[in-house]
Amino acid sequence: MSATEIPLPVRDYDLAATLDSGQVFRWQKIENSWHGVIGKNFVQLTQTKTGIHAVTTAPVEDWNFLRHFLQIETDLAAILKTFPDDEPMRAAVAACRGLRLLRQDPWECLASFILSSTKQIVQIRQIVALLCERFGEPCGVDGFASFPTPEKIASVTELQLRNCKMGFRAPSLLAAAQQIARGKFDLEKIHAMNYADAREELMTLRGVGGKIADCVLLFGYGFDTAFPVDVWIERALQELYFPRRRASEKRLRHFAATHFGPHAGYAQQYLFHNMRTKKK
DNA sequence: AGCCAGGCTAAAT
DNA sequence: ATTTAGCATGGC
Repeated sequence: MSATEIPLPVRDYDLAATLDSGQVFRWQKIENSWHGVIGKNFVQLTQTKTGIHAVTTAPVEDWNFLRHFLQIETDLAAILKTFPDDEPMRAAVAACRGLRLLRQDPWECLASFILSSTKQIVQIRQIVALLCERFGEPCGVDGFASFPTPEKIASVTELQLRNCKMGFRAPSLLAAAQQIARGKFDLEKIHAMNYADAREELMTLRGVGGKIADCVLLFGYGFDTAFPVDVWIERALQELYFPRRRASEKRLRHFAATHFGPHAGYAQQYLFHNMRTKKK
């Protein structure tokens, strides 16, 4: 029996921190709740005492798409226990109680992070918003649209993409969309690969280097060992763990892979969000 | 006005 | 093998 709302009981889930931690770029806080689009569904999420309450515009038969996106079933406490017991991690965990990793659609995640390079999060939001407004499908709520498919983006011109303020990232996005739409690149097969091969495969795409590949693997596929190293994390690792000598990117990646454990990606998100939100 | 932003690529050491 | 400019655009 379909409905337009459902309560999702869950503990230790900070919806605001999660939706505003630079994993996703088009969720909006409106009054006391968060509005966004998952696939073709407009969804309104509200934090409650017992978990998260979801409301949609269209009736929903199967809510698993939402449970999957929110990763409701994830045992956060078990993950936190695997973090290294050092001062930076303790501080980050204490400051970001209930921060979670979402599980996004791989294409939306890939496209968004191709657009993220050398952009502030506010600006990434603007670019993605323009892209969806112009090339996505309306979902019944004013100002909200689906994320445009690879086929749709492959059918527009580089200039149309540049007009979404994405600058030199436009040809990269267009090329990725074309390869996927034409069956030259298969996002599905990434699921079955190991981390190293999957990373290498994603990096064959133009405009996708190690950092963006790691974001897509972590946020879109659930490779928890993926540890995106951006300017924030690089500074954090440098200051907190290598205060004297300057460590190369290769060395930092090796440190991250060996020091933070099987859920290094989660640890990274805690460090990132803590760095970004703590006021100096 | 100049610097930097959840980087990547190709050229130059 | 490792370091460095150039790349569009906008906010501060």
